[in-house]
Amino acid sequence: MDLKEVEKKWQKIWEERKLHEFDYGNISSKLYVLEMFSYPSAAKLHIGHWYNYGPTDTYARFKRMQGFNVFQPMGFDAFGLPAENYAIKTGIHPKDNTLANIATMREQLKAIGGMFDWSAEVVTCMPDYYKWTQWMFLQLYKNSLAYRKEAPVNWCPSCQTVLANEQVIDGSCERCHAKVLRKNLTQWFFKITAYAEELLEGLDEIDWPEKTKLMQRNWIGKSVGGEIEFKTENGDSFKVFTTRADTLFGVSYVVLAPEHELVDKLTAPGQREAVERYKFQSAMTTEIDRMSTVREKTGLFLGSYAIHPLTGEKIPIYIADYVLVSYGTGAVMGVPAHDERDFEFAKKYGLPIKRVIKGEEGKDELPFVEPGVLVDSGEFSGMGSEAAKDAIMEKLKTLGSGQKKVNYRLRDWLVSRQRYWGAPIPIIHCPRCGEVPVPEEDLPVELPYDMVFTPDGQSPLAKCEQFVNTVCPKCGAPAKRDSDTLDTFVCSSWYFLRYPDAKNSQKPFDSELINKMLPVDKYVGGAEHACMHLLYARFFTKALRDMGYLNFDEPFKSLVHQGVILGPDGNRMSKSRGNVVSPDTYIEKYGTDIFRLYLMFGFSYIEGGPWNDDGIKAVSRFIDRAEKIVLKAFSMEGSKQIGPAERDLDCVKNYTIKQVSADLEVFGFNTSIARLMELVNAMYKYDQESQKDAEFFKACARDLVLLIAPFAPHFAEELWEMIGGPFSVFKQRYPKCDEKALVRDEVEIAIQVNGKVRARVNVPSQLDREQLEKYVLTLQQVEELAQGKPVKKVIAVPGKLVNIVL
RNA sequence: GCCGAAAUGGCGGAACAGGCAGACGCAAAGGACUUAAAAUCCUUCGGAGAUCCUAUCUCCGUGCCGGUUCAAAUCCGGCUUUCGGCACCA
Repeated sequence: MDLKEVEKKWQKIWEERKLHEFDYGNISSKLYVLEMFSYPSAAKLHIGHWYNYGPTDTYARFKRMQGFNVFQPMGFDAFGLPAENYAIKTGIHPKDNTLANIATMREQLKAIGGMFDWSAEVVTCMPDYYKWTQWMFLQLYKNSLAYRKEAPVNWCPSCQTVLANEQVIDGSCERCHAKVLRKNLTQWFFKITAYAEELLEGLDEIDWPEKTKLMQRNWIGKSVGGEIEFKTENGDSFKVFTTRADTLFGVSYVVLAPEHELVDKLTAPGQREAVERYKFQSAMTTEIDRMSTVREKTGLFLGSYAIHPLTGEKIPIYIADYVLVSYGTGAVMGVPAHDERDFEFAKKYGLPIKRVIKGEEGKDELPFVEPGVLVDSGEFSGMGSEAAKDAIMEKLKTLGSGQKKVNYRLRDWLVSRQRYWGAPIPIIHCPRCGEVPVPEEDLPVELPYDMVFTPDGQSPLAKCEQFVNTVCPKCGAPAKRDSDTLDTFVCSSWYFLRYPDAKNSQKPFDSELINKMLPVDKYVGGAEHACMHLLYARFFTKALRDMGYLNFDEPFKSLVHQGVILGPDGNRMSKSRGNVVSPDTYIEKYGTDIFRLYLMFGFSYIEGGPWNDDGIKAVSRFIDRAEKIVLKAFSMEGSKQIGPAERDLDCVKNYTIKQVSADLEVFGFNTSIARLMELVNAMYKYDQESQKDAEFFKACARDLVLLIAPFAPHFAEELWEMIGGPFSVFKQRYPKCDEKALVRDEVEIAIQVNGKVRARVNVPSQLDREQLEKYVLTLQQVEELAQGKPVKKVIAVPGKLVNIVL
């Protein structure tokens, strides 16, 4: 079969016959299968796209053949930094470049032969999409879930521009190598923390990989404790968050983040210069370095003191870069006797180490970080840690200097970008009225085309007069548009809601329809999105639900991560490493069916691994063998009584049906294909029989074509036509397993002696545990193995083994 | 550094909830067919050893060290290496 011709032929027919369009008349049997949409930073699909879309399409086709009305849309996540950087480098406009890339990728995606419903395509950089991204922003704004505050950005003092983390290499600008600073800018945030608790609890309800849920749990980072207020000598006050209020009497210093708002005020005159220097140093250190637990702790005494809220002692105030403004209150209390980090810090700066928690007898070593019994803690001495936490927080509450608090590591989501290629933020800044949302009827706020991208210290849009100058929708006075654009994660936080109603020009989506189409039944994409995209999408869903637009709580009922295909050298594929493998050469040679089949057969889907094309010929051979035996069966004549050979083949066939169906449910493509190979092998074996039953063999061959169809769609469609099947093979039902055919009279089990396999025997398959034990002990072989030693114990596992302990 | 994963023959990978390690393939070797090659088909294929030396048996073997168990690739403790993420790549 000329697979490449066959692929073209069926792609054309499928498109003409609209085989892949979703049937909106039959939503009750819908199955929403979604792959993460692609980012068109380069024109061509890479192996990663193929690995995501090919196998998932096999799953979708399998589900379709099981009778589901499958909705599998595709689109493009088209805004983002790389297109803009490319424009700065080459002068090609991001829009032109992006749209050209999309056009190429769309054709390639069609050539994969996936059953994508292109009538539902979305492209996030088009005004008919980002209009609704802006609408989303306005709804969050109206519901007090969008707000502005100051936050640090990476700032290159030489390029005069904000840098993405990716553009900072070892603390320097990737373009000019100047030292990067952190600088504060006023920026928009989404209040994802308002949903922290629900985002945490919702994880229990969804069918996601445990590791992903665990990562999200840790990312949200709930800790239960208290906020304790420390007053300073000059009457200011600040709060610290702690989970160990029981150690409060052991506090010997407090530490503020260098960026803490009170630092300047609390700095003694003699310390000012040193403090400035320290602040500058920390501004140049990355957060990852600052959080390192092995890096030597540094800090600086500010020269002023706080007052201990219970003892009234004077406590020195330090700044240290291991304290982050973005976590908790940006200040911590130092309890050297009961915290590793504080212990280290106190030893380095000669601070008192005061033990206030006693452990069991003999556990005298410091730091002692476990719970215990309080000592030297005034009225609380003698209490256990847990009780003391409560009691101390209660006491602080009556004094007005503390309260219990749940703290989350999760921070609000910074969505402002000082860049061009994104959805403009639909806010107008009026000198009189302040920040005014753009009225919904004025959306979209269109991104102007004629632009200068050269970085010079401002957002590109701020320099575009015709964009930035407008009038206040409230008072009509001259006003300025917000010149920042939205993080592209905002676009991708709701695209799955747009797909089923992608052409709606009145609303982002029709709630009634979306409530029937969602949640997504199977979402497939990379694990690298575990904490950000997947969390943001959940947040959007919950926020829209609370606004009344949706009636479900979670966007993705079930989630699968494909693994990463690495370069042949085991490293991540990258141009700079020169280890990029292009799918195109393989498709040129073998066609898309063989390529996707190999991706499924050569790797464990969830694991991925280094690229290696050793097995690609094998799947090509498998397809040839399958074709040959199917055509041979259909050219056969003759009949006979169904005998052992037929029963054997029937058993293999039904076992294959059962295993393939079960493995596909869990994306076990490699084992599914292995089972299909076994079936083909069994058919060749049957073909050796001197007497065959043609009708039986044809039925088996017909089932084989159906079984292969989701894996090699074009090939199977062609073969189906050749054996006289009606259009289309994908309108047929996937074969079902006949359990009766699987029943065998005898089953081989292993005989173990003291846990080592000594023999294999056939036993009647229907024996239960006790019967099996008795049966095996009567065997002569077993007597020989026991060599007259007394049998101490027998463990029988029906269908598997019998272990005899002597 | 922190969070999350992974490690199985020469190679890709199987092994469902602790129950026969190596399914299915690749590569390799031998053979059949052929004038020859390709293709195809058949056989062997973790390591070491023993024997009445090619379907008989023994020992070792799932990254490393230890433990639990009648039984561990699988569970527990401690390492090593590799991969994903760490909030402005998406």
